Amino acid sequence: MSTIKDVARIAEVSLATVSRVVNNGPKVGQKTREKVLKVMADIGYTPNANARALVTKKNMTIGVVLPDLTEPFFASLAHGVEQIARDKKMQLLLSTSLVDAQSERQAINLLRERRCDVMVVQSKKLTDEELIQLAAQISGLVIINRYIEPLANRCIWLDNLQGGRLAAQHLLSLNHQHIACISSRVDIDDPQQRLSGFTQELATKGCTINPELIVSTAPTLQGGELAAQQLLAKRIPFSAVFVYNDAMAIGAISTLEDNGYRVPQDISVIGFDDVLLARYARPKLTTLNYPIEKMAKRAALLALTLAEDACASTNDLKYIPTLVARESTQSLNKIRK
Amino acid sequence: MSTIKDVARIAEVSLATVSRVVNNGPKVGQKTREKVLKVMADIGYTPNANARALVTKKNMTIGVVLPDLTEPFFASLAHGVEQIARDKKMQLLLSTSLVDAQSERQAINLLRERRCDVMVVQSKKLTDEELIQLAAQISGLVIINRYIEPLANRCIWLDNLQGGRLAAQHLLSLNHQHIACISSRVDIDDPQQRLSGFTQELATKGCTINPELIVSTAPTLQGGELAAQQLLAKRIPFSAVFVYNDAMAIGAISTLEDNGYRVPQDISVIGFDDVLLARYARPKLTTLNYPIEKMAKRAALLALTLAEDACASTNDLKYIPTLVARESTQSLNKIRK
DNA sequence: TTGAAAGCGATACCAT
DNA sequence: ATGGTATCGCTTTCAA
Repeated sequence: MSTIKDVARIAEVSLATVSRVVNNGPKVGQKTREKVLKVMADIGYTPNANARALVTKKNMTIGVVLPDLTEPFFASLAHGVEQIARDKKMQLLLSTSLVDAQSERQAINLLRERRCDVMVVQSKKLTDEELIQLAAQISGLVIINRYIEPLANRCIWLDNLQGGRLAAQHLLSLNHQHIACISSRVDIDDPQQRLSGFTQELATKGCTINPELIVSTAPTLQGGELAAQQLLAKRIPFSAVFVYNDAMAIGAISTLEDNGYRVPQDISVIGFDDVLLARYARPKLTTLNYPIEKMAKRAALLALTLAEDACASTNDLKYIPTLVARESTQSLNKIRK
Repeated sequence: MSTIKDVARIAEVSLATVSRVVNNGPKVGQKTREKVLKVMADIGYTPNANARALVTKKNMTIGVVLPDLTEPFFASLAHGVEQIARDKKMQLLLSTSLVDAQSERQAINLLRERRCDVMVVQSKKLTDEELIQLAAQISGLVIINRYIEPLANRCIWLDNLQGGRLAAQHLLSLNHQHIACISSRVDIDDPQQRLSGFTQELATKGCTINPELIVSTAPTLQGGELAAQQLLAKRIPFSAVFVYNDAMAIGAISTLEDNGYRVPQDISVIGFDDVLLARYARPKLTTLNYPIEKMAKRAALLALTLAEDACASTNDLKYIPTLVARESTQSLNKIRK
């Protein structure tokens, strides 16, 4: 692969001049520029980004760490960041992490080694302390989907508690009393917060939830199927289910219908996230909109700003989910109960 | 950010020694090693991957170019490559391209600048010639989802023609005669090939397809909705639809049902790809399995091999889709016609 | 076992 | 407008 030296030699100019041409620098004669350009094209010269990064200390990539691309939710997150990257003519460096501290740590570290100065990371397992320390070293680090008080100006997060409340309000307004919950068994804050908000709100209306009717499984389509089976197996009647996310909700509906229950006539189901799929599921899923793509863009932009000026301050980094009522929930049919 | 020099100075050893420690090189005294390790930890030293890549000419990243992460199909592709990358302790450099030549060219070029020596690219718009030329320069370049004769040993692709045939066989076996097609309006080979295979197979049974009943829209959920509307608007009866991909199929089903048609009782629908969603759609989608994740892994592995030994040869790079019969298709109800 | 020094491919400052 | 050269952070002979 040819280098800048080759170009210089063949074009009979100095390294500096070639460099100027490559970077569209000023002060280059028209003729010289053309000559150099021609040589570059002739020998198929491509500047070496690594060498460039080494000296400029800018590597023009924005790093993302997330658990799994196949989850549409995370794909949207990546997509949001990607749009900003493309906009700034930067590239995406992806580091996936399982949901455990060691692998999250490693993912971030790989980005550090690459001297990626702008990064958007979703970390669920590292401690607040570790993240705070990391953030102190990497000025362009933004945390997404988590709130850490001392890092308030660098966290883009969703109010899960409020999401739970909204779900409860919706179900309550539909007269549901006997409600089940399908939660995620992944040990992170989100499921718990959604559940707290949910039960809190129920409580204000004097409604409580049977602990037997709360099951936790993997936050996937399959997990949702399994959870619904577990719920059904208990043979405790319920008229509505609040599900951790849309994928699980769709899995649950699948099982429910396979077992002869109609959604929403027999059982109402409400999800969380509002992934594209929610609109196309049958029945169309009632859910809480989690504007992850918008948040990801915001996060990327913030990281970019922070990387330039570590002290830049912003606000309104908290996003509020909104209820999207579609077909999977309906007012309780009195006849049935 | 501290460098290897800092470590050397503080640990009172030479650069070379630190380098040896960092790389777990041999011939380093036990004591020295420990001393260096301690200093590294103390000052939080992280080797600079760019500098390293510059001298070793290996940058330990595998590049991927694809159109859009939010499409589950491509997310799976990325995921497949990612698994191999993780396995080899390499990182993913993502370059998304719109579906046009210029942007595909640019995406690949960005990877080249990074001296990414292993890459898996889906390119639909660059000409065979351009790709051949590119491949000649980048030994670790593998093309996925496209077959180019002179690059036969570096193309991982699916037999779309055969997919079309299988779909036709299935519908034929269910006695369907009046069949509509929803194709993709994106100007690439795939839709055309699937359609060719489909009509060819129909022809062998003396069945032909009304050109009026072939519509093309965007290959998305929304596109599917739109296509179904267009089809319905023609008021030409049909009992089955062969759809370009699962996303469109699900969109189409959505519209069909919104208009009072039951799937599969009134109209059978068959998709293509077998994305995870297909299993959870209602009705569960009959489709053709496109083992994209497996193919992506294979592509990554092949690229890795090629990067090391440009002459390595392989075979069986062609994948064949398989029919997955689920609920969205059923035998034609004679009563209705 | 350890160190000195020559690059890797670019940029940028200082001359000219 | 152009060229010379130090430098970025690291690896890798070659000596010692």
